[in-house]
Amino acid sequence: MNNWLIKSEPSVYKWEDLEKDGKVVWDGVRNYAARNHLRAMKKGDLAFFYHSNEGLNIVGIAEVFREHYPDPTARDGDWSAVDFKPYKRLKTPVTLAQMKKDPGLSEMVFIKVSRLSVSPVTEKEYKRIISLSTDV
DNA sequence: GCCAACGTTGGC
DNA sequence: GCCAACGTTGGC
Repeated sequence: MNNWLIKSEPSVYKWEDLEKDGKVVWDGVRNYAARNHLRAMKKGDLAFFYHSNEGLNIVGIAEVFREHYPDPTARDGDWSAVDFKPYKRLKTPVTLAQMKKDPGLSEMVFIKVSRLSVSPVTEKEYKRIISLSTDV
């Protein structure tokens, strides 16, 4: 199983919306690197759900329950969508500031390439973030 | 195929 | 609101 991090602006779609809806279609990604990460996701993979612009923290973990398929919102081009459902809310959100100053997370793709909307998370980074959230 | 110009994202 | 980082576009 692989781990991931997906970003969303709370004003557009936030973690609470996912909890309420029970699932979400992750479409509209128009970046090749992010798209390739979506395509690498397998059912059951877990993805940190990060709030950008507001919050600036990871608030929960989403689970892939439908692997990639053609993005229904794509008018042209070769794009993909993935469906997520809520897996678990973090007891304590993990902030960007915490992650930035953590030596164990300095190599994280999310930290190094902050604009990427979908990025891979290593097993070590995953565990470290879980421990920061005190939600073991 | 290079690279300058431009647009977008997102933290600060 | 500013700006750094990055992707995309288009002229040559």
